[in-house]
Amino acid sequence: MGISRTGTASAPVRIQVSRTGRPALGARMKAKGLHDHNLLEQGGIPAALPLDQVIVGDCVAAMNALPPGSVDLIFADPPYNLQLGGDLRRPDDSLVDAVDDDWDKFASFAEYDAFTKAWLAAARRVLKPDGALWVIGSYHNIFRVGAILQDLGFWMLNDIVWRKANPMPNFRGRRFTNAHETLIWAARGEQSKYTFHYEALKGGNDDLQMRSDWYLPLCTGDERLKGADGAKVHPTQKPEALLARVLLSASNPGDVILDPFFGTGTTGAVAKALGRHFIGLEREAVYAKAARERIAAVKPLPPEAFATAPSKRSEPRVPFLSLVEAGLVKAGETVIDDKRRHSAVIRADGTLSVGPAIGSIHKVGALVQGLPSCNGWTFWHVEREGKLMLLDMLRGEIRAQMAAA
Amino acid sequence: MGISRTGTASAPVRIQVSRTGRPALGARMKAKGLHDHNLLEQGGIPAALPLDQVIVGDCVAAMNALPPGSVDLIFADPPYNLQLGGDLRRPDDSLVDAVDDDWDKFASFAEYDAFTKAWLAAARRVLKPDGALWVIGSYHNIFRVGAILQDLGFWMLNDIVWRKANPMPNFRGRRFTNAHETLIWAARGEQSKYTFHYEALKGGNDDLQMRSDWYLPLCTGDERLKGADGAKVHPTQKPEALLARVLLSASNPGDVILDPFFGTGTTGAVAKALGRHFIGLEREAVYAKAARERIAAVKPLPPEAFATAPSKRSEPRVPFLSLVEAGLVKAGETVIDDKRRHSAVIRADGTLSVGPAIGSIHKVGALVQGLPSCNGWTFWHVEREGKLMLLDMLRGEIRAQMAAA
DNA sequence: TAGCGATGTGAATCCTGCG
DNA sequence: TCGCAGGATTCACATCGCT
Repeated sequence: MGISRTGTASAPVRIQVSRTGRPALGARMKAKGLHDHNLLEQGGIPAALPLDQVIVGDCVAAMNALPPGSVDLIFADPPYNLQLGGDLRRPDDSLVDAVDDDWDKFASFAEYDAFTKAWLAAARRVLKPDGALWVIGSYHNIFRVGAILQDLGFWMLNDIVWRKANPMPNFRGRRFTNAHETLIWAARGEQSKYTFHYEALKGGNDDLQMRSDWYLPLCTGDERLKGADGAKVHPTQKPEALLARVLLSASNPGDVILDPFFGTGTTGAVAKALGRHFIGLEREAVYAKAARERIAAVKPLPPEAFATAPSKRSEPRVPFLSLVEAGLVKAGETVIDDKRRHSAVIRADGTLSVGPAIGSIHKVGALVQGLPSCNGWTFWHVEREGKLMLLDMLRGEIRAQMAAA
Repeated sequence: MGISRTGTASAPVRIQVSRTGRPALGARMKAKGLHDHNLLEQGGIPAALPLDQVIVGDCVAAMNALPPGSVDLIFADPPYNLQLGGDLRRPDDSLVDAVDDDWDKFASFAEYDAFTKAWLAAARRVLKPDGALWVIGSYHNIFRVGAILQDLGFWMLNDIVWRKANPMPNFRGRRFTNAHETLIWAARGEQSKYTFHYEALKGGNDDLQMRSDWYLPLCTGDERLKGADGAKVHPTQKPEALLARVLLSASNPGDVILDPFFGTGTTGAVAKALGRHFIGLEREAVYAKAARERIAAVKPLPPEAFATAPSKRSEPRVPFLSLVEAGLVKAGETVIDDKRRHSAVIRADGTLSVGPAIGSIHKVGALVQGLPSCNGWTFWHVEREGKLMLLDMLRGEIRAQMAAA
């Protein structure tokens, strides 16, 4: 996504973000019966949380040290368990810098499963009831991760395919080019009211709903962290654009994003740029150090660039009676559908009547069409200056007046 | 792929195909120490095999009744265990015809796992030592299938993503469009010398290596089997083009292809057209009957027609979000029209904002002009080196990058 | 006949807040 | 916690009937 950075490292900037359009977090937590004896609530975020920090250590222990139900979203890029027998060489016999660090070796599937179960369980404990988890992996590990995640009670929402614009070719020509990785998006449980900014994604996608296959380039160029020797610092650094899509679609500004396999801190860098808090857990001090320096240089975007767009669902509810009371429609006036096939009369109490039937704009709309339900706002019109005007337009006027007041 | 069919049903045609380019099967079996006392070898194929037939019954029992190590390739489309809740309706209130058949009902993950383990184990037994398996599934089941398959000793070669050209949308706007399914390609074991026709696929793909993401339409139109009432015979019939890619890439002419969940016989129809033998196992007699009639009408294709037709590529649609992600425009930057009368701010999610209004480049373009619609690509500009540059120009750059990849 | 608009449909874990 | 009611929600094709 091309996050802009300041030239010199500076202390992380605490971002001020309005949380409008959403019920107060504290209220929601109380509604869920969460205890907060060890949490000092402040703007909905427990003060005990080590916000916007990188913690070096084992991620399971670190997560278990956090208060339960305290994190909005988890993004995890766990070790892939790549079983590369020996060195992989290109056709010209040059060595491919494959993932062969010690942390990526697992004796067996059983060991990998135990590891996966441990961190996923710890992750689930630290998630808020309405929280969600993203995991990324390849065919080496993602099937095991996905199955365990289901076993632990996570509720799968989508699997997402990251289609790589520039994948590494298959040098031996013995398989298909491995041109994608898989992400799983899962809510903490089946009942979780997860965050999803449907309209924002649709707006950025030519007004078509976003699909489960995402086409994005690999992390290369200036974005890729390199050491003094020019070698890449981390073997599997993810592109910031990928994290940006995840955070923009599934979290709100001000949310707390936890990454248990922080690496060189892509999650933290993007979270900071987009006005989210992060908690980064990383076992290797070298990666943690690189991440801290990287994030310190990130400049947050202006809030208008990431503030949550008001969705139709979040807009204040307007009773139809308000339109009558405001004089935008008159009692006794006729409403009509766009094809002028059905009509009804507005009553002084904000209901409609058709013959002997009386009911809400929705109920009467459903009745005349013979449907089980109907959105009266987008079905009925009134006549204004010879043209039909949708009730939804008039509702917009009321909302504008409410906002101005 | 549009398999041609004879107008009337006729008996299946036994296809004579050379098995060049591959060591003799018998020799390889002996090398693996396989006994063949119950196999009459004839052209490398055990005479006891029920070739080019559909067997009605439980697939585990049927596979166990076959000689071990006798099948070259298995393609399996098992039940997905969808776990659907109530009805789903489109915005126009029409009812979505859900997969609610008894064969997709499982009491728990444990029961589904036991089922999966049973058929995969039977499949592995019946596979030749150098055989391979393909499975298709969705996020509901594919992770469990993949993990079990690894546990049983299969060796994963690729996961393949079938990107659907025309998926069903997400009608309630609560998730990403579920626009793909996943296939797993796995060899019987780590040492298996599996079949892969690298060059054939490369030639049919503009001389590029075939990637792991395949873009194909759903099975619709004439290809979709329908009953006398016009209703689809099977709820999940797969497109022949998908099977053709699988068989062309991972099997040889004359090979024996087993499908344990035969359904209406897409695997058999494509196998016959491409000069492969099939064995179809199907529990439901209705599906088996439809499959037999369908396959009888299939006319085998001449080998030179086997090459995959290069898929026509229309100009790819580029979301405005991709320009933000590629760094061609920056979140927070201002866009402007050519007469500098209107401006808006680019947001990180690929939408624009003008005052309190947020929407796509098209919606916001229409809004500022007071028009019902607007093409944002040809309306908005960014400033580059003191000059205005149309968004459409930047889109061209992205398209060039996509074409070069 | 060609073209256009209305209609139909696909492996889908598809709402939410208030009383 | 349950029940109720407001009201939000679709994309790419294929087919068919009409002009």
